[in-house]
Amino acid sequence: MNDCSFNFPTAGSKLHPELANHRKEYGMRSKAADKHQAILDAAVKVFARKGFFQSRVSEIAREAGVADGTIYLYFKNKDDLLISIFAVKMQEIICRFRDAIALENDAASRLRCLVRMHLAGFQSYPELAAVFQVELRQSSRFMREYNKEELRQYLDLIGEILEQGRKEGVFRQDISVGLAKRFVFGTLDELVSTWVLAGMQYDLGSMVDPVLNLLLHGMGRN
Amino acid sequence: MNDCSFNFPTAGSKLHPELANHRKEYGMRSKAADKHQAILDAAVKVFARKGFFQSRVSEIAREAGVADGTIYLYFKNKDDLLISIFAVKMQEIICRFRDAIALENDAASRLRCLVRMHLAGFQSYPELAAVFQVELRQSSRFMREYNKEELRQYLDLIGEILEQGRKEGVFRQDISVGLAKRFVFGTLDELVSTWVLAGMQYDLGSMVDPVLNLLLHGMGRN
Amino acid sequence: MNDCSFNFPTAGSKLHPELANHRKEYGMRSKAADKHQAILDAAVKVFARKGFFQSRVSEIAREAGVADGTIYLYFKNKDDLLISIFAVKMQEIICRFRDAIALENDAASRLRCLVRMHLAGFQSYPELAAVFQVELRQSSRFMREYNKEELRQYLDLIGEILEQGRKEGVFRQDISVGLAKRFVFGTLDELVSTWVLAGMQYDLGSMVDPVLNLLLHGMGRN
Amino acid sequence: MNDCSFNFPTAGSKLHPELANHRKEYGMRSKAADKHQAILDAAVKVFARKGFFQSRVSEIAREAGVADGTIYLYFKNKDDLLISIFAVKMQEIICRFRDAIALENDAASRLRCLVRMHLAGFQSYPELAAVFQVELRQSSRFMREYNKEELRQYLDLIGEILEQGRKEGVFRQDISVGLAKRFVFGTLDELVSTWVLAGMQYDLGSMVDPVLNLLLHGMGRN
DNA sequence: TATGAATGAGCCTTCATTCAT
DNA sequence: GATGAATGAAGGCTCATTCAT
Repeated sequence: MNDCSFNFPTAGSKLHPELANHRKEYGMRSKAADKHQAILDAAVKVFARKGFFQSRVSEIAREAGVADGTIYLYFKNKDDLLISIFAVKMQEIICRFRDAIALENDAASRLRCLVRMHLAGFQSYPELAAVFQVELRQSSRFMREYNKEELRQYLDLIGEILEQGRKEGVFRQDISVGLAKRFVFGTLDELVSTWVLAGMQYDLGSMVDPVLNLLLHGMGRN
Repeated sequence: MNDCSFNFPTAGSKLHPELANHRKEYGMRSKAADKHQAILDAAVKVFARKGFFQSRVSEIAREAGVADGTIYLYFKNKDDLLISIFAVKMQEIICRFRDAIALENDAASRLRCLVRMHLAGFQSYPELAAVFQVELRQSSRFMREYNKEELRQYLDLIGEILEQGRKEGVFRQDISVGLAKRFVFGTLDELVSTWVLAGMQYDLGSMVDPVLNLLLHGMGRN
Repeated sequence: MNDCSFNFPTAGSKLHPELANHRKEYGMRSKAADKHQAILDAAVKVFARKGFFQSRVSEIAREAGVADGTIYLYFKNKDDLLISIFAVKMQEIICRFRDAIALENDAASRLRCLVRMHLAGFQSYPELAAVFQVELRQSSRFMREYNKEELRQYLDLIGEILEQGRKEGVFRQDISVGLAKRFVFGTLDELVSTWVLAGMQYDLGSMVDPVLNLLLHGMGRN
Repeated sequence: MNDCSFNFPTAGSKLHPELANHRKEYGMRSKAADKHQAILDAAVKVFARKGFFQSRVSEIAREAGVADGTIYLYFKNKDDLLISIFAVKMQEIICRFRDAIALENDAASRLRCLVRMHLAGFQSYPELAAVFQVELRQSSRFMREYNKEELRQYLDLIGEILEQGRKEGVFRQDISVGLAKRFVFGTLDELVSTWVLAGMQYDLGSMVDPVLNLLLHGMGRN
């Protein structure tokens, strides 16, 4: 378990192998995929810096080193850019998390792994945190029209761990996995939101153990 | 101490007597003050509904039942409208809080009163909460140019309670009131922010006692 | 022939008795006439200072010490204000000039009197000069719709002097009064325009004799 | 010396070869330069027709055959459009004048050339005359903020001729070139202004010889 | 595929004019 | 008559999006 695996994929990082199908979906060669990635990363930076509504498409283009029009070859419009940040980054996150979790065996270790990666990931990529926790929630398009498939997948990932824990007998049998996975996610999400709103001034990583204690205590067999 | 006093002044509410000087400050008779108020309340609604950048001045005007141009008789521009929401509502809040707190005697009761009013107030006026916790923080004008005098006054109000508590011997003598008042405000502010970001789905009021416990435990003589 | 008679009626000056019919025409008592006058004088000042299009009706009202709406009790609109400056001031000018000219006997003296008053008048009321020579010529309404009855009257006044001069034998018999009066006016008008455009930096009065020489030489019997 | 060289560059005219650096300065290829030129020429027309304040940016756009927004790709704002007319047209004028003057040898011929081109140029492009002599002087932005570098260059061009004349012994040695060049320009400028204000009804060209007489007489060795 | 010049819909703001008091 | 708060039409300007090259 290396440090790298704790970070979210950022500007320079190569695409995870499992994301090959994502490329196929968009019919991209690696060069095109690079540009797709560059625009997305530029958008994260600019959105985080200025906020969605005060970000200019032309500024994102400049940041990405492409022409304004090029952005519209990869994304439908400015809204789509924001929503794609969520979709793509979440897919990458889910892949990385799945891989990392697969290296652990028991449910408790896997939960610890997920919590650690969630908090460390946002801490190491604060611009993405700002976009996820602030900008996306202000986007009426995102909140109303987008079905957040990736969020469901992430919740499922958590659910799988909880299910395993119940089977292992580590977690209480009477727990509702459907509710509990939302509880786990909600806790992590709130932690990151609070950290963002507080100006990202403290260390999120130090909260891993307390949060795990809380979660395991709440769901555990006592 | 009635429930009403726990709520923030909203659209329908009459101006507090102590706010007479506010009217004088702006040189308004009651009719102009009514319109000033109506526009401000309309702006709170629309900003909360759409967000600042997607709110149209004309929509605020329609909501307030005035012509577009009328808004500019009372506010310098759209930015000023947002900043004025903070300034005016905070002044009203501070007045109400001071009055309510004056009815209590000891510092602990007063702190309880303030905490209760802070949480209940935002809960009863969720649109104001959205503007205070989300829109204002995105306004670069607000963050950079406005000195937030009213915030200082609110912090002072908290400071006075803490000072009293130290004199009463309820709070530790070695506490820094300057820091502690920020700690108290920061805690309340974070609670409300988290509640807003979470979609205002749970009851803020239920957090009064836990928060007080936390605060009193942290500052108390043990 | 006193100096005062060389000046155009300005802010403080009382209305000429012959303007009584002007008052009647507008059905005004002296108080209303005063206000009418005050607004007109204020408009001259503001138009001269800022130019017509950059002058605000509210600024004219402030300068005149009346409410914005009051202006519309005396003038149809902003355009009418500009045109009325011309009409009213010209009427006053014509009256004063007629009176002064009546004190002279021969045509040459009368022409000298008119030239002197024309140049001295604008020099002593530079704001009116700016409005007459610059603002009015930019007003499409004035240039297209207004028939400039007062200009005709002024030309007639000049024509009468020239006619007399021809009868006296001082001016050539073969002169066309219709053309010559335009020539006289055109010369004076150009002098004042040039003076205004040059920033009113030199003395218009010093041009009385050269101009008279030119005019008399051109029209005289040699 | 053909007639064409006496005219100012107007809508249809090709850019002078020496203006290639102007294109470079703005980093424009010929197509962009064409559009820049088209907008400028349209602005001259519309400003001359309606006056600056009554001209609509959308009307200039229509006249130029471009969209409203296109204007803002080439000019900062409406004010900049007016000031650019002066800057660009003056640069072109200075180039043309320098070329034409270079074909003459002695100072007197060169001064005659300049006077002739100045008067003939404005006569052949009356819309530019209206903008130069009327609209620009009303623009507070132009009068206050713009340093009129091109005017200095034009004055310098005149100064060079006068200097040469002094060396040739045609002009008096005791003449101050610094003042005399202003005198020459002022005379020409006043002539054109008067002509514009008078409705451009007479022939400016006929004034070349009288003006030259005046200038040469005033500055000459007698 | 990539470009970036061109587009034009839309919004904030101003200010001449009106009208209830 | 006098007021000045209110009106709302109109215009300068921005910027997401398109499309000819």
